[in-house]
Amino acid sequence: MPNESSMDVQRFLFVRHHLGIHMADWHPTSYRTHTLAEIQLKGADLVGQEVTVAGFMEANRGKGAICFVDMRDGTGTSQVFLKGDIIGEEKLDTVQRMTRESTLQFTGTVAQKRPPKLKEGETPPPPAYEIVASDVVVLTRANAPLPLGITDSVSIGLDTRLDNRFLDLRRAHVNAMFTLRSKVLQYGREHLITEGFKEINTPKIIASASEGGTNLFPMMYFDTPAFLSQSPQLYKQLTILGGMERVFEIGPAFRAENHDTYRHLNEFISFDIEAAWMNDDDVMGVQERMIHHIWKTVAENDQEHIDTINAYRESQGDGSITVEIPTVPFPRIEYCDAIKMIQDAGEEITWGDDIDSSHCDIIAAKYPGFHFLPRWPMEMKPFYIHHIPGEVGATGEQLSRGFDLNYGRDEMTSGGQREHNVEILEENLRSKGLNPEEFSFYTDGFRFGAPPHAGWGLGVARLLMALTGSRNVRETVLFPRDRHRVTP
RNA sequence: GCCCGCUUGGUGUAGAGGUUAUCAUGCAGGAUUGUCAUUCCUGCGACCCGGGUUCAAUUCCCGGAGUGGGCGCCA
Repeated sequence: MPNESSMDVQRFLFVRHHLGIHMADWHPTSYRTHTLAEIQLKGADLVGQEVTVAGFMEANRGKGAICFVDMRDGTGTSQVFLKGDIIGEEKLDTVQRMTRESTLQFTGTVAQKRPPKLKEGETPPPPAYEIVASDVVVLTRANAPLPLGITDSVSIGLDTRLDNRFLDLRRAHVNAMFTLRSKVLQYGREHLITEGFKEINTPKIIASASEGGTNLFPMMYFDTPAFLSQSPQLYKQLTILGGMERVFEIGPAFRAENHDTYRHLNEFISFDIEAAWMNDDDVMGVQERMIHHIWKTVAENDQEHIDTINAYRESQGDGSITVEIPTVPFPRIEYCDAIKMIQDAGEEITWGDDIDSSHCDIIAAKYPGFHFLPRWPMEMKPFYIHHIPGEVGATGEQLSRGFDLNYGRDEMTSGGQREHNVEILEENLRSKGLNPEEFSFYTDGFRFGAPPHAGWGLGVARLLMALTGSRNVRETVLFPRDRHRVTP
C-alpha cells in the first residue's frame, strides 16, 4: 500500500525534476505552446491562460462525466482534466477510450489542481497545476497491449526491454540513465577542453589489424579486405606526431570477442585521450581530475536524475545510490604490490600472471572506489607501450609504463606512456610476432621527430555503471551489441 | 568457448505425472469518484520447439533454441 510520505517524495521529485528544466530554452513549436514541465514550473503565472500541449497519454481515469488524463512529454508530466460540458461528449468519449501511450494534443486553460484530501497530520503538498481541456487532437493511437508497461509495477526482463527499447526508454528511470550518460560525456568534454585538449575523429574502417591480441570484425571496403577499428590508438598517436599536442575522441570501438558477461559488448564507446610531453603519471592525473569533475558536477546539477533512478531502485527493493565525489589523487597500487596483496590473501598467483576478476575482488575489498594499477609487466602490454630499461619487477622482469584504472572489481581504463623511439617500437612489434612492415603507416610517423606522449581509453558505459550502480553494461547503452544481439 | 540455472497469458510470476493451471500487472465492459498508486463488479488472455518414457507429459528423460548467472578473454 502507498503511504503518504512516499507521495510527498513523489511530489518533491516532481518539482525537483522541473527545476532542471530552467537549463534549456523550450521554444514553442508547431505542436505545443508549452512543455508539460512548464505547466508545473510556471503554473502560477499561467493560471487562466490558454495553452496547447502534446505528449504520451500515460493513463486515463474516469469513465463517467469527467476524466483525468496523465500526460508525459520529454520534459515532465501534467494532468489534463476533461469535463463533458466543456470539451463535448464526443471528444470526452474518444479520450476515455484511448489506449495508453497514444500521443495526444490538448488545448485548454491552466488551473491550479484541487489539493488532495489530507489525513490528519499531513502537510499539504506544494501547489500543482493542470490543464482543463477544451479541445483534443489524437495524433496517433497506440496499439494495445503494450509489449511492456511504462508505469506498471511488474519488473521486466532485460531481453524484453531491449527488444522494445523504444518503449523501455519511456520509463522514467531508464530515461534518467541516458540523460546522465549525456551529462557525463558533456562534463568529460568540458574538463578536457579546459586542459587544452581538442576533439578529434579517427577512421573506424581500417586496413590492417592494428594492435593484435583481439579479434577484429572483417569487412569488405569495396574490393579491399578491411576491418572495423578496435581502438583509435594508433591514429590518435599519429595526431600527436602531427603536433596536435592534446587530443581526445569519443567514438565506437569494435571487438569480435566471444565474451558473454555483464561488462562486455562487441561495440562500445571509448573515451580516449592522447597528449604530448606527458608520461603515464601525467595522464593518470588528467584522468582523475576529469572523473572528479564529472562526479562533482553531476552531484551539483543532476541529483534529480539520481533521485529518479533511486525511486525505481527502491520500488524494486534495491538500495539507493549516492554520488560520492572521489578524492584526488586516486590510490595507485603498482602491479608488484597488487600481486603481493593477492598472494597474501592466499590466492595462487605468480608474477607475470594476469589479474583476473576474482583477484580484483581482493583488491577492491581494500580499494572499493577508483584506483590505478600502474607498472604492468612489459610482456603483458601492447607493442606501443613505453618501458624504461632497467625498471624491473620483483623477479627481474621488465616493467612497462602501462596502467589500468579500476572501479571496484571492474576495469574502466587501459592506458600508458607510448613508445616514441621507432627502433624500439619495431623491436616491440617483432617480439609480439607482428610484422613492422604492416605497420609502416604508423611507424613512419615516428621517423621525423616524435614527442614523448601518453594517453588512455576509458569505457563510457562502464563509467556510467560506476555512477549509476548498474549491474549490467546493457543498462547504460541504448542499443547494445553483444554476441547474441544485433537488433534493434 | 566452458560450468550452473531458468523457459507458464502482452508483461512479471506460482504450481502439480491425471480435476476448471495461481497471483499480480494489463486488456475489454460496467458502477462510483475532482481523481491523484482511485475503488468496486464482471469478463479476456499462457504451459518454448522436436523426440522419448507412460494408459496419460505443460510436469519426467534426451536433444535443440532462447535466456539469466559465474568464468575465460578484454576496455
